[in-house]
Amino acid sequence: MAKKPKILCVDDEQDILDLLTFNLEKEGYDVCTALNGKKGLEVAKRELPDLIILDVMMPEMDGMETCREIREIPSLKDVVITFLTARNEDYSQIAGFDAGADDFITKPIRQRLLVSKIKALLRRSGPAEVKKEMSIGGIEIDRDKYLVTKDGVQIQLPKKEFELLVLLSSAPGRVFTRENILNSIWGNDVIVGDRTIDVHIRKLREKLGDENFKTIKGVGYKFEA
Amino acid sequence: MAKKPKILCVDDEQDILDLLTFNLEKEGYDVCTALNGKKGLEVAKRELPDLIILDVMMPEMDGMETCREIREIPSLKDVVITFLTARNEDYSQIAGFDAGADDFITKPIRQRLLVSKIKALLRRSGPAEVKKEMSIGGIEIDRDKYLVTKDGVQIQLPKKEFELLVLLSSAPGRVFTRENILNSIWGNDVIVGDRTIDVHIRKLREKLGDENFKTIKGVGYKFEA
DNA sequence: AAGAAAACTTAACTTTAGGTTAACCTTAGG
DNA sequence: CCTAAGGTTAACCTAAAGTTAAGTTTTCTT
Repeated sequence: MAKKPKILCVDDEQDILDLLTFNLEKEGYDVCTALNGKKGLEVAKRELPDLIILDVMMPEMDGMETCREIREIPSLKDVVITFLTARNEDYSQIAGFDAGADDFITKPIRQRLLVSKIKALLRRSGPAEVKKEMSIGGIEIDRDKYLVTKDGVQIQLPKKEFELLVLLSSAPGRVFTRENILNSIWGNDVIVGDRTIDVHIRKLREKLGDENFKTIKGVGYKFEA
Repeated sequence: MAKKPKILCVDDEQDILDLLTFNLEKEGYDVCTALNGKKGLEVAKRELPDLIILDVMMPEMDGMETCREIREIPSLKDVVITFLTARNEDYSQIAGFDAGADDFITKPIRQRLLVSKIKALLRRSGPAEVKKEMSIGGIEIDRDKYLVTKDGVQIQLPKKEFELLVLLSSAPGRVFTRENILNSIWGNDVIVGDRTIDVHIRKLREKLGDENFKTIKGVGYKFEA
């Protein structure tokens, strides 16, 4: 199965968070929450969600401000952000789009519409991930078939190794921290030892060649041609 | 400059088309039009627009149907589609999202909101924008990738060196005192000897060129082009 | 449903890159 | 031309990553 899309909900009312969480988890999304803009920013940085739902009206740091700050963070620059507003506040919508929002959901929340919108936004957001096959430096990856080819030879990788390869190869040259990797492959709730990642990396190096998997000590790993 | 985004507007009322064309061209978009769903499909195939605005209510082939057909065409599968609806028709919105729409614009059309939405949609859909990396005097720094490039050559810096470079380059020309540096990189509680900084500076000079790292005796260091 | 096989995780140990330091050298600025 | 701040070097230390094999869990097979 494909990785569950992760959604971060930020709202100062626990009721709303519960409602969102309930509806979104029911649809199979991985949901995390935060009770204010500042915490939302923190969680976003750590979890790297695929989509963020931000309440416009929040004490301290409001949705607009939070949105602007999120857009400042390189790793979150392209995340999809949806605002939660009271209905028909066109003025806020205009300002919101300028702040970098991608869409609006109006209160009261309608469950079906919410889910439809989320689906549409996520479908749109992941063009990079939609690419099913890629080929880098003699290594071909076919995400559909769970199949990897190295110099023309097919290699059947186990799930975790494959996921790790897909993750690293999704942005060749980019360094993924151990935290990134754990969050993406194991999820934020699962806890596995640090050595686990090393072992999987080792297996990949064994099967696909040392030279493609670089260690950046104290930071993480990266994949290169 | 990047190529002008191309927008296709499909509506059976010439007035609406004129209004959209006027507003969108004013914003610098390349606009084409079609008076019904069938023609819209033809034009879409030929022009391969970046975004399509479809009126839901059209005789013969309505917006939903057109949308579905567009999604069938491989070269248009990922195009952004926005529907044009009478306000508050939630039922049509739900069906519309299922048909593959990405957003909705309600009539009557508000010029500013229209343009904001279009911008937001295109921003998201566009080919992944070039990551913001800073580039000073032949040195490029990409914080995401933990990667530095000097005159086109990639250099992988260890963590501390990278952090030091990021710090100094964050404000080129500004002098950072030793205390500044220690606080930022090591934290105020950690104590390391004075020579430690020198050594890291030395490594940076070695790898990126002496001339960029100036010593201000008795004060600190600064980074310059 | 039992047994086997494969995949995954862990623990204990080794290795190593990167970070720090100490000792000595150089230089700017008074 | 003296002195304190900074530069250089190489040795040392340590936290992080590599390795291996031994458990666990999952999944396939019969």
